[in-house]
Amino acid sequence: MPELPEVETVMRGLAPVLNGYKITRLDQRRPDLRIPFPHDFAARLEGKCFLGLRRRGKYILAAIEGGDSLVVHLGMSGSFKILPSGDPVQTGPHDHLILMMENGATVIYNDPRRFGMMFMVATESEENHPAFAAMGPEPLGNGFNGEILACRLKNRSGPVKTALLNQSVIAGIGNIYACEALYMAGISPVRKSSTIAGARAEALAAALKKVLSDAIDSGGSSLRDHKLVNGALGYFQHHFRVYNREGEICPETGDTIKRIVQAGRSTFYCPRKQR
DNA sequence: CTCCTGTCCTGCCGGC
DNA sequence: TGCCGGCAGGACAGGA
Repeated sequence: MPELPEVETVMRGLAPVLNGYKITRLDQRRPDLRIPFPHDFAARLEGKCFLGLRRRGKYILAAIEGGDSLVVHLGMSGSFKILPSGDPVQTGPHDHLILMMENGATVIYNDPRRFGMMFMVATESEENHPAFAAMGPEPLGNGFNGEILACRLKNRSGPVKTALLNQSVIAGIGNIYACEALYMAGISPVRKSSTIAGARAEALAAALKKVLSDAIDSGGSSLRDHKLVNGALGYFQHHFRVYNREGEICPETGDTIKRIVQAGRSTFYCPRKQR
């Protein structure tokens, strides 16, 4: 499920109940998600205080008292829910991890498909972990622009859509926002990655920033699994121009939105607007 | 290297 | 109504 905007909204939701507070108890309900939970997971977290949260690509990094960071990836179907202090704690299917905080809040990680993952790294060398060492630039980061994007895309032989999904090219983009940004920039998803330069690259960089920041402002996109930590739905899915709109009419050209498959993933686009 | 396919897992939706 | 195939926001291993 979650791409950059969804991960960002989840992180922002978690921050107020985690930052500066101790974990009083961790209830781990199974040994693994996509990969095993860290060894002695509970022992390494219980009694420790969260120092700060940040996002890198589709990962949340939570610095913990004592020098470790808890790293979380939501996979396709992972979500967090916060039960405020005083609320009854009821758990259900696929609630794999339950954090009880000293402020009384309960934080539950739910993940039906278990494609999510959690691991620990030393906070001071977070960026050396393989997940981050090869990761591309943050599209919402300072200084990201068309020139940087063009540089990342120019040595690739495949289509631009596939390149945008590659986390080592650019961080945080997934299937929805790749489709939406290419539409907004008027670039065909089948266009060769290496031909994105100059004004076209500027348009794509601007479109990525716009669609991602608009989506964050909308609380992300809720297709089935994504929810805010208070259980509310994001609503950016109502702003999709092409994603999941095969057969519908492009509001700009009147043409029909097409669906194709690239690298095993659905791509939606308007053949007339996108060249 | 880079690129594609298959796989992990569960749930949901549409078609018959 | 019920069953079954296909598909889903991601990442990675393995093979070409």
